[in-house]
Amino acid sequence: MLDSLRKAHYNVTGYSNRLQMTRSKASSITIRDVARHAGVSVATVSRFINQTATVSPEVAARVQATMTELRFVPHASAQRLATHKTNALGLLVENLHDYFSPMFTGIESVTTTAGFDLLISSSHHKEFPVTLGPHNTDGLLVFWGSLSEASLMHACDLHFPIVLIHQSPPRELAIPCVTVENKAASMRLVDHLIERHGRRRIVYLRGPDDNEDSYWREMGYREALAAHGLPFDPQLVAAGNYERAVAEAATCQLLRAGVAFDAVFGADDETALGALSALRSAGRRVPQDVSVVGFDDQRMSAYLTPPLTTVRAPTEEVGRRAAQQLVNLVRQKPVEPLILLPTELVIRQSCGCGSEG
Amino acid sequence: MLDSLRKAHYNVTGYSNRLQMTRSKASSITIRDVARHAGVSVATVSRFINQTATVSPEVAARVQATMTELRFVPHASAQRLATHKTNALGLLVENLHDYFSPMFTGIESVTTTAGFDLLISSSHHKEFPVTLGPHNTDGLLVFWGSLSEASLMHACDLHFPIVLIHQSPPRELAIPCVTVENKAASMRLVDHLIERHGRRRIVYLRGPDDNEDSYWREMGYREALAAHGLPFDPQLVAAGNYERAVAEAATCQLLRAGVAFDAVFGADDETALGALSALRSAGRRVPQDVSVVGFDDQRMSAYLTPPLTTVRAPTEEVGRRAAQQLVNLVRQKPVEPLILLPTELVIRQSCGCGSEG
DNA sequence: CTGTTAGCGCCTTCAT
DNA sequence: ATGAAGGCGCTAACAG
Repeated sequence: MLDSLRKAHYNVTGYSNRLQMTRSKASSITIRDVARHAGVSVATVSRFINQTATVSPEVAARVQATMTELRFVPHASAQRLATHKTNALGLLVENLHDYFSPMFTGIESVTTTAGFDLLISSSHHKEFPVTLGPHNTDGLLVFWGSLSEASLMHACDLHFPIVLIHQSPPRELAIPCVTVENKAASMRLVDHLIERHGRRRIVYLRGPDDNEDSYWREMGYREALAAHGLPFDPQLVAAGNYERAVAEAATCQLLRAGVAFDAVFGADDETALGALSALRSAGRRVPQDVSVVGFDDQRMSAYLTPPLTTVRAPTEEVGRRAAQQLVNLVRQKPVEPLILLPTELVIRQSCGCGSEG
Repeated sequence: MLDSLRKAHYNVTGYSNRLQMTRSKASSITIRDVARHAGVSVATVSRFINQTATVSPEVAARVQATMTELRFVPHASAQRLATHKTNALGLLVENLHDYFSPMFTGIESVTTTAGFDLLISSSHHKEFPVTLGPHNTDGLLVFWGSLSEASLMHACDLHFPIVLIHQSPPRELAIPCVTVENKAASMRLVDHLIERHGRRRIVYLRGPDDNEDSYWREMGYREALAAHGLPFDPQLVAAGNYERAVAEAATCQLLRAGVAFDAVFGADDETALGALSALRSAGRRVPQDVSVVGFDDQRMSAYLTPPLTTVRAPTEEVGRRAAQQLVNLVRQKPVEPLILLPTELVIRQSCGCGSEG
């Protein structure tokens, strides 16, 4: 094995000059060629391919044989043009951060199984991307914040199938949505901080203003506070946007302003990570001096210093369910208006557990 | 803002019954409609759309106006069918792990800029997926190990544009490739372990057998050993596949077998992470008892305990360059046969630096 | 500079 | 069960 690899040594001088390839000569074998070779009509071949009518066994066999012999591959664009179906699904996201990896995996697994192509597009324009519109896909998966409300309504007018991820539909638009349970888990997390670790001045580092997850996580935080008779102190809440650097800056700001606190609840793990960095730079020990917790249980969170206490959001499952919903929608099968996936507390050490015995 | 979000409360009972949407009625406004409304021929509209010939200013304005008024969107499939160009590029990977996030970002940025759609497909079949073939894309980005050699050659026969990522082409196939410099960096990394930290029994935890990166990283390791007069001990090398769990098991195995070692070089960061876990479970302190280093500098690596000493591979840049190469190929412009991106040592603390002052 | 027209590859009625 | 033929929406000669 090593031997075979060795000859692949990147010897730059080995390549004498630049490559220049000729245009792809796509095999122009059409359904007509198959029909002729098999001695049948194109209609028959088409019927066989799409199983759209019964074909006599012998003819079927003959067609199948010539198709494989000729390496025939139906021209998707021609099919799409003729049928007005694309057999493709789109996914629109704002960016391609690590966070999405599991979701991609989940989505991909069901779209592939269902026989759809998957087109992924990342953009922060919030506009309906033509490349993922009606002519190009049969439906669209929209991650929160990646599409403006106007675009959403427009899509709805066109009866274009859409399912929202981590975002509920505007107004009374009947767009299905799949997301996770935020509030109850958030409450339990803060309960834990208060009851188990005696924290009383807990900072909440928000996500983006228009993010529903962050909103409900904050509601859980507030209710936990109230349930324990702790006052809600606006000073302890800071804006953020799920970015590490921003969370770090916000934490530094709190520290500099001399605001007293003994715990930080980041709206997501990324945010918690930012807080962790800021605290460390400032010489505050985590979790001895201040507890830090997050939300999502991203892959890295278990490996942080200290391992992050957080809430596990079933991100891959969210992807699977959302994709399944969209497939159902496209196939005219009934779908759930809302799928709220359960979350689960993950106690590690950044809250203080494990270090005190 | 919170108010507007509040009404979106996930009140499951609020949705009385299941949704059932009607099939998308894609706006069937064709180029013909535009032509009629604008009082010109379809050819003129087509010319205006594709800038394929000059159109008188006034006519252009009129066409433009009616296009926006009618919300006309060209039917991509029809264009593709007529032109035999898809204006799309494919990306084939084995899986959708975190590792790819930066690469996706890099690729997406250039394909979008160049006006191509991007189709992503993950599969371990190593077969040429029809959905990314000649009829569906103008070219394909192939990540190492996701396509069999036979498929590669077949694609080559068809003159189908391909660029390989982290893998050199088989035989003398003229397929451009973009990857990173492995050997020199690996050597410097091991030099560091030996010279700065006095390590002499260094384990190398391999990647997959058919992975070139791992091969060259091992070559660098061997040369560094040789340069310092240290023997190459086969006992210190274990198989792996870039998976954390496998690396963890391999490390445990070494420990159990009583093989003495004072450092572990993981073929990638994921592998190093596995070693870290195993060592911790076994009560070996990192870096006091054993140094651990990796390769890639994945996003999480800086946040590990202790922060991982590794080699930074410019993954996003790899994506950008590969995509750019493919665009050039498709556009019949010259491309480099091989792009070898520089890597850089990233000294953190898992090697022992910083903890001893 | 503009219009007419013949396909691109496939599906799908309508006959047979 | 099978063929023949008309489109799907657009582009690209070819005329003018």
